[in-house]
Amino acid sequence: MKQDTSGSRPTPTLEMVAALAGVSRATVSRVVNDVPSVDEHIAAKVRQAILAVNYTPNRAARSLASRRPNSVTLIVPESTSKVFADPFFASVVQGVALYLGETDYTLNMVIASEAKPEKTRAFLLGGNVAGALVVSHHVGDRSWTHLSDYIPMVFAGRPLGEGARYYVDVDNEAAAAGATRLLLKGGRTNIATIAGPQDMPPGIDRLNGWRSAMAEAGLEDSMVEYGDFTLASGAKAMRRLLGSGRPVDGLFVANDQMAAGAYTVLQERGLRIPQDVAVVGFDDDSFATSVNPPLTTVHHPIIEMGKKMAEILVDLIEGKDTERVTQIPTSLVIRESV
Amino acid sequence: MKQDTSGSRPTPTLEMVAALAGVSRATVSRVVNDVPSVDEHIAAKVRQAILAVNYTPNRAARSLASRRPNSVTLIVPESTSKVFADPFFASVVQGVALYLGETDYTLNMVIASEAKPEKTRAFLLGGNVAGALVVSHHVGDRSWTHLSDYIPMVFAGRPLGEGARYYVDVDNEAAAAGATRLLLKGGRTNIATIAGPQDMPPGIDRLNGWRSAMAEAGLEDSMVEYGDFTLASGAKAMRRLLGSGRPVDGLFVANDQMAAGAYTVLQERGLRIPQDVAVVGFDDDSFATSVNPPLTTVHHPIIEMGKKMAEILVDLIEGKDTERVTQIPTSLVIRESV
DNA sequence: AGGGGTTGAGAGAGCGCTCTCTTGACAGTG
DNA sequence: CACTGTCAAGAGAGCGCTCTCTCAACCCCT
Repeated sequence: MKQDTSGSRPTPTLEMVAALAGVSRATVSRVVNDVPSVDEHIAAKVRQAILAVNYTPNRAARSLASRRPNSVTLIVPESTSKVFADPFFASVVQGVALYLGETDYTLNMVIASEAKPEKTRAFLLGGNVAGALVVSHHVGDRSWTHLSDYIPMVFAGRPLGEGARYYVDVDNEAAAAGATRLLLKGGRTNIATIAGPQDMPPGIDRLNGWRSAMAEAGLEDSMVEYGDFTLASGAKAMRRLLGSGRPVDGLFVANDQMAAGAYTVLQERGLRIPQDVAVVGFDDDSFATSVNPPLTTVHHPIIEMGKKMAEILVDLIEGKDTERVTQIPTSLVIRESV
Repeated sequence: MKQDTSGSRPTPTLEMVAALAGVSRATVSRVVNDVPSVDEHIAAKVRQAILAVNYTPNRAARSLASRRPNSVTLIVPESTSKVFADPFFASVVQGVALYLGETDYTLNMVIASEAKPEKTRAFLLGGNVAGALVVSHHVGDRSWTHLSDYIPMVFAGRPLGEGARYYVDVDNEAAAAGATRLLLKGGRTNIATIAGPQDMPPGIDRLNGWRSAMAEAGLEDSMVEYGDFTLASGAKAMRRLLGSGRPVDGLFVANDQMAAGAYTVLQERGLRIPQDVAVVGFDDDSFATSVNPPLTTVHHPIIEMGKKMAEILVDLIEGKDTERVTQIPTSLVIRESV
């Protein structure tokens, strides 16, 4: 009978719903949580009351009472955040958010400060979070792997070394081999590669994929130059490749951004793509289509990765056992550079 | 004296700290929350106990007891999330996360499904969240503005129409005028512009800025073509501009991506940048440096925007009054295209 | 010395839920 | 018809905190 004319309407609680429906709090709780053992007639009355007062469960109370956190944290190491303006990150987040949106977990994000890592650790270990996802570029980064011992964690990309218990990744090696085979199938025989940094798993694996496809075809795998995944480094690597004097008619580049760099050099030397040199990239990011001719590349299903990461994490939290390693399938996107 | 040999160590609570320090729970709470009226001697003892048991406050309990949510939500409308692989988004998030990391608020993210908007509404209005941030591309989007009546909200970018109470943005108009003046100062007199969509505030404002600088210089403002902020649309607009037959020696483009498109057309016509036509872009994104010659552009401080949004939101939550509109200063980055 | 004021710490009542335990209703059994 | 078994709903004790109130101790002033 309280009217509360004092401005801010009181937030509806379980109690109010219970009162309105003429049942106990426990019953309302059962209805809200879909416990089957509730008489359908009563449940209907409760649901109606919920609608009537516009009830939304209080997450804090729920989490407190159930002794179960209802949020999941996405950790971005600070060093990664510096190269943050990266579509990769945005897409992973998107995938994660999409998946979690269907669950009862809430997604929160922290940038893990390198200056005070204990802060993040305390947050994660303080029982406030059901599990964590790590998106790191600097994959050598072991700082987080050992937390797997305490809370469920899933990593984006194969971490260097052991450490991580669960991660999802694309099969970089197989995809790179596939890309190289496409070049081979086009009749190219002088196939070079611009590889990524060899201290990062994608850099390593993509190079290995190229090598294995070359070996398969009985070709030499010596035309390798390295970049650091930036456009400028791709251009430089291309210059070195061309500078060696050896003929090149095919090129596999470990990411699209470096491929765009290679394009500029190729074109400034008057080499036509794909007539003179065919090129295949990796990632299928915005560079692939903004370049001319549009780049044939390996589609990296980043959103799917994010979804899968979230899915695995939730499984882990809920005690289902899952595969430690999940490989997302890639596909070749054929455009005009090959 | 409980030993709890049962595996999972019991999470330390306020109570345990209090017992160890020989004080009441209330006192520990005061120490944790930096309430000044605690004897320094006692406070020290408490802090020591906190360290000893490795105590971290339980956020759910805290939020429940204080009747104050401790998280802030970043809303990304689903339509926006589709163009999510956008450095803009990542940078805003970065800024927001950096700022919030220094506060007691936790950042959570939702992708607002267009199919069931009530879900997001319920989440926001259910008292689970202290405030919200909206990052939307489709700025006409009124779906969220009216929630400002119920919880603190801050928007990224000037929304179309009234609606939003608080937003932070760059002064697009002034910045565009400044960019145009740079062209003018360089002695260019036939200055064209490639404008953005006229149903988006940045598109409108940047065009207006160009117009006002032109007017200021007593020049005609008729060489305008429109794009939709994509590279391809920039190229098309450039083609139309050139196709008109009117001489062009300066060009202001409403974003860097379209400028990159314009570059390709300019260069394919054999026009030299900047000798034949000087160009200035807007945003200072990765296109600005990946293009040749490097693009002179307006630096859009996106991370700062994110930080500022978070700052304003926190102020709002805590009842401090703030300016409704915050303009972040921009600067011109002089490179080689002018 | 006694009254008022200040200051620092404890007591204890919740915050809105969940979940175990208990109760009550009813059906099935010998 | 008493007895057990089953199932649905209620009672009530917390979850880990915050915060108002109360109280004790001490200071200053007249």
